Amino acid sequence: MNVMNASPRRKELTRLAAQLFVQEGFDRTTVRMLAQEMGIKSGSLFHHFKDKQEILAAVIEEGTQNALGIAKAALQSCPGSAEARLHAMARAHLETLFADRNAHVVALFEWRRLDPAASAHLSHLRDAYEAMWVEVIDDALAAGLIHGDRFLVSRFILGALNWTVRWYDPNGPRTPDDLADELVAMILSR
Amino acid sequence: MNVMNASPRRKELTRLAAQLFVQEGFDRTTVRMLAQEMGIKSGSLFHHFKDKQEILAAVIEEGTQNALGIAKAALQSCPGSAEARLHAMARAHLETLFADRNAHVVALFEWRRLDPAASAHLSHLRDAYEAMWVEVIDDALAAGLIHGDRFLVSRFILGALNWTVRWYDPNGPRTPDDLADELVAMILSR
DNA sequence: TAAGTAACCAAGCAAGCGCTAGTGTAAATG
DNA sequence: CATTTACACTAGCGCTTGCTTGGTTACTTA
Repeated sequence: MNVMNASPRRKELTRLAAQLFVQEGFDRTTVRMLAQEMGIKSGSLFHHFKDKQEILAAVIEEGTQNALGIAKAALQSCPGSAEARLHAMARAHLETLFADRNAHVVALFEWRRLDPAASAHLSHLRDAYEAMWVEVIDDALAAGLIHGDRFLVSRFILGALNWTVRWYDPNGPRTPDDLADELVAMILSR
Repeated sequence: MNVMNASPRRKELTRLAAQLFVQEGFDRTTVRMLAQEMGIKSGSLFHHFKDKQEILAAVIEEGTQNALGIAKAALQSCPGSAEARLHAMARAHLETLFADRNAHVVALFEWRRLDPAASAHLSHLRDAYEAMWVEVIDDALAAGLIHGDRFLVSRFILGALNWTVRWYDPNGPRTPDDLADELVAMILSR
């Protein structure tokens, strides 16, 4: 049954599943649709995944791991300035959001479909990611770059960033970096 | 069958449906669950609504109409200052978001489940609401209260506001007005 | 070349789905 | 008093759902 296995085949199937979950939503995506998209029959799906839930968990896990990796890299290769770090985090967030858009849209909007066990496991990953944000925002507050309540400020920023998946057009004139710069400019106290 | 009818009974059923749609999601909410919550049998449901789709449309329409009404009232009873109007819109948005939370969560996260006909009809309502926002933000830009691209600024603000339904706790220490004030303070150029 | 394994398929089961048909009943209406 | 209307019921049809079963094929390894 290949449980907890990270074979290349399974990775590819996870990618295809993410795409369908975004198009149709998790609940409306049937195992038959998934199988057809993968070029196999519905029964064969359960050789790679224990059940439909596990496919969802695999999609979300991959997206969140990527986000963590990119954010860490962005902060490490970054000069100490609080403003530069804020910029870097915003850019990294949008970079992973659109490089890996399908997985992130699923993570943002289908999280509640996870069963409690998977949700508990993945919450740790997500919390680790958000902790990086809070740290950067604390530094920006301490440096006087922005003002306000640290909790509210971080929620507002993440909200504005996450909501971009609802309207941003990658084929339009603006790059994700443009968005990040404009958002940071909007919240900096001048 | 009572189509296009705004009886008090139907209003109450719509309210109950909104609650279930938030709890379970539209797709996972079965007509049998809806009926049980309403204290009737599943067959009786179709006396009030043509089909399940129509229940979703009724929920979203009610929420959007409320939002429009509250926003209009807020702007009318408002001094001419661009800053005051920006404040008023942010407060009105959060007021309706949490006064009528279930309907708005459904509108925000289950919109795509609408069939094309209902979606087209409701899009007009939503566009009218967003047009009010754009107007207020244009005034704020013209007055030099905020800076940046009018399109991006309005998207970021609405994103930050809408995302509050994901984390705001109405039983916590902060009121919706607190959130509105803090957000406006964050984006004002000082 | 024999054994093992990963990947797949055909067939279908049990449960649940949205929705319909036909009926009963109490209150409002002519 | 006769009729209509609003609201509810029972029963179930036709279909789809996630998932299982039992077996086959192709490739790798000893």
